[in-house]
Amino acid sequence: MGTSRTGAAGAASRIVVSRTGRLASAPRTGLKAPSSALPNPSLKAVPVRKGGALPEDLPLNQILLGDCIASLAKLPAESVDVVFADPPYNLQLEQALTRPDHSLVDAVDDDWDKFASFSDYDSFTRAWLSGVRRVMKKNATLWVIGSYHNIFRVGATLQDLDFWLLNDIVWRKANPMPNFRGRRFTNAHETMIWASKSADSKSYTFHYDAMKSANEDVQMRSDWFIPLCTGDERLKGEDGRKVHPTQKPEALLARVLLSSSNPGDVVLDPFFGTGTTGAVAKKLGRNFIGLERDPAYAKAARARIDGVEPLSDISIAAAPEKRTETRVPFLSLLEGGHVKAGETLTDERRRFQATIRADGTLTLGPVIGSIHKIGALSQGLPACNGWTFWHVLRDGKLVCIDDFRAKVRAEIGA
Amino acid sequence: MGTSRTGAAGAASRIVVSRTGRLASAPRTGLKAPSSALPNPSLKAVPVRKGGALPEDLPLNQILLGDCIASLAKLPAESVDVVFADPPYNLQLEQALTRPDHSLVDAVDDDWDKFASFSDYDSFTRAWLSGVRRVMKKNATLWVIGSYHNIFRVGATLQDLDFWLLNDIVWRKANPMPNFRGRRFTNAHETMIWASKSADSKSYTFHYDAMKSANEDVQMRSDWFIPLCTGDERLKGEDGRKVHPTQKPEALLARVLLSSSNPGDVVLDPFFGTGTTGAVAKKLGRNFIGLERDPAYAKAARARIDGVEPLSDISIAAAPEKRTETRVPFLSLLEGGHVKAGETLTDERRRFQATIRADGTLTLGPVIGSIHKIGALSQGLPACNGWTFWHVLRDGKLVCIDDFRAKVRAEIGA
DNA sequence: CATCGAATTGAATCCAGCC
DNA sequence: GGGCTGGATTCAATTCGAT
Repeated sequence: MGTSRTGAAGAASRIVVSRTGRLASAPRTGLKAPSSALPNPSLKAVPVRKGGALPEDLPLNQILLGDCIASLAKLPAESVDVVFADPPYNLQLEQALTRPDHSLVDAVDDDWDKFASFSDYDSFTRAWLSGVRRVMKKNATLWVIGSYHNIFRVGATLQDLDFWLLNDIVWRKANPMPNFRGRRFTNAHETMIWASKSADSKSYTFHYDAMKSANEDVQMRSDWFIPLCTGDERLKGEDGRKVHPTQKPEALLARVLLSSSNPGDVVLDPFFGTGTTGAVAKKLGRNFIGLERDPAYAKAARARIDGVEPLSDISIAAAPEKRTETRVPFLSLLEGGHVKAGETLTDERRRFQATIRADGTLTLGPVIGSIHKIGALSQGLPACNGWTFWHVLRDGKLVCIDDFRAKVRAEIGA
Repeated sequence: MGTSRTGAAGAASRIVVSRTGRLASAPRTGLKAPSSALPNPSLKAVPVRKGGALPEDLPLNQILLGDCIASLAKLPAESVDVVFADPPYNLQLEQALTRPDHSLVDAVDDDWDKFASFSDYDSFTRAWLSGVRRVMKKNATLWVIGSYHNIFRVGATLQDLDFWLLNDIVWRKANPMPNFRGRRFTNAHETMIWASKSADSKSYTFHYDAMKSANEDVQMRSDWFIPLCTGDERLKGEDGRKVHPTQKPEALLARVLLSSSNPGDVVLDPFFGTGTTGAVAKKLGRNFIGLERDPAYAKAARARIDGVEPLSDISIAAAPEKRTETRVPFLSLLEGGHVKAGETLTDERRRFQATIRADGTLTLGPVIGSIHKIGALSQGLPACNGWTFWHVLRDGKLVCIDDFRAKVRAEIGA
């Protein structure tokens, strides 16, 4: 490590984080580069890429410290196969938020997420996307993740820059943060846009069959159900606090890379953070290039990636989707036509009645509530399973609404 | 039907589709309007709206034929409660693109023309969204549905026009069209953006409690699983072919209107198509205004809506929201004899005590304050809901003072 | 050591009414 | 309109602590 080479001039990115996690100065002459075009020797399982040698000056499996736009400008054109980008979301936090128990939510309020205006954010987006597009090979694809705060601006900018949108993928969170004030729907997903470099990029990588086999032999859909990054996977500092506020789950990156890259490919992440992309790339035998501005993040990423052992059998990497019994809202029974608003529900012994409302609640006299609450109230009990308690009359016979739930579950394949 | 009235001048929308489905010419002087400010008499179950009369010149429960931007310009400002919009998606080059003036864009692979296409689509989007925003009441909200072809441009334009995004909702399709060529993920969802008129619109309608009750007593999430519109619900022409290519399922509209509107509200749909919004609005006791430029769609919509039977009042009556229940002073509990001055209050786990004073305040040692303030002080928290925190001993058991508040509310009929 | 319950936490544009 | 205050508001998963 440490060979300097003459390269693009520029002020940024003069520092790389070596694989030991130390910060090292590099000469002003250009990017730090590995001593050969081969992958970093610490990444034992990275196969040599088919289809041509890698450019000599590609800083493979390294983290380039500095502004990502400046770093991008110094990478060779048309040199990477896939890009995964998790840019700042431009959250607009009005004020502190507390949970119902009055504890404070540790929100993202870092400086890197602050922009003065939409216009500023758009300029920033256009700049880094342009830089990314230049280093993408002709058939490379790009993933960008975001929330409703920023993803619309990112998507529009992608289209303006002649990227070609292939899919928008919804990451449905298994365990999202609730809406504490009850003023909106629970914000339970984020959106990823998958785009090719241009409409002409017809030979982009997509492992259709692998995705299909990993999904019980049906086509992988555009909505993915994956838990948040928590537990041991979440990087924590010596103080026990999370190192990065928005670390993404490895399962998400694994599905991204397995579907749209090949072993030996070069994966670029311009907002590397604590290196989830690099860790998963190494695990799956891909090369990575990480760009990161914050030395603390970069150092944590380096240490993390050095601890990753490449998988010997990549096929096991596609973690099966979390399977829990799907929650069926009673409202779905109305939507599916199994029961009707205004209809009367009764119990097996026909002692109690309640009326179905159009919004999926029940009424019992003046009281409105869920099937469970009204079931409990009817019987004077503290709790009740409304699914098994309530019945409707069909052809003169009582049918339990749980039968309809089973039908709905069957319909949705859950 | 057929009363003309002097209104805003303008060239478009001189035709309305009467509820019999006939196309009728209307004078150049303005919009067709019903003969009174009350809802269309064919909509028997539409309750009269609380909170003020409707503007006299609002064409309730009608379909205005013509260009939606022109029609919007003639509706009175700040007159509608909710908007649902399903704008044209046709952005991809393979499909025709309509300019704001409805001339056809001859889309080709030419870069310049492609830019022009996005730009045209943006102008169109900006035009109709501006028109919609003008007719929205201060606390009205807007829903727009789209796919990755157009939703990013719509979302960015919404933000540019100072709409305030509340949620993006993912409609997960139960039975999406498979991806035949196996080159992408199955496009199994569409996206809806829910936005208020501005960041100041804090009192928008959201039936949080109803949604939660309808969803197993947990918050409704931003991902909704709803089947496509098929079967009998799908409008078919005499040739057996579908009348409209993208007819939305009524279940989707039902959840939209149930969550974000009240009975008697005015629901505007500027791209009415075959009238799903109108059909669901009528069924749920809401008023609608539909704008549609294709006479065939409008005619099919009119016939469809006329066949809709509104649901009974009991199944759609507005549910009381807990947060808007009448405020009861703690002093009323003393006055009603539910608690006594000098009595000791304690929390559920009997860790804290406070004494009730005759004026409805509590004392904790030397400190005097409200049930909330003293509750917060006891626990060392910044805030506390005294109603649910404090209990009194009755027959050896702890009773929450919130139970007494419920009794008081029942007594005063609130 | 196992088990049960309490505490913690996560990309969040998160209050309303009265004076 | 600004300021004050009453009081409404959380789901799933993991970790920690007590028994």
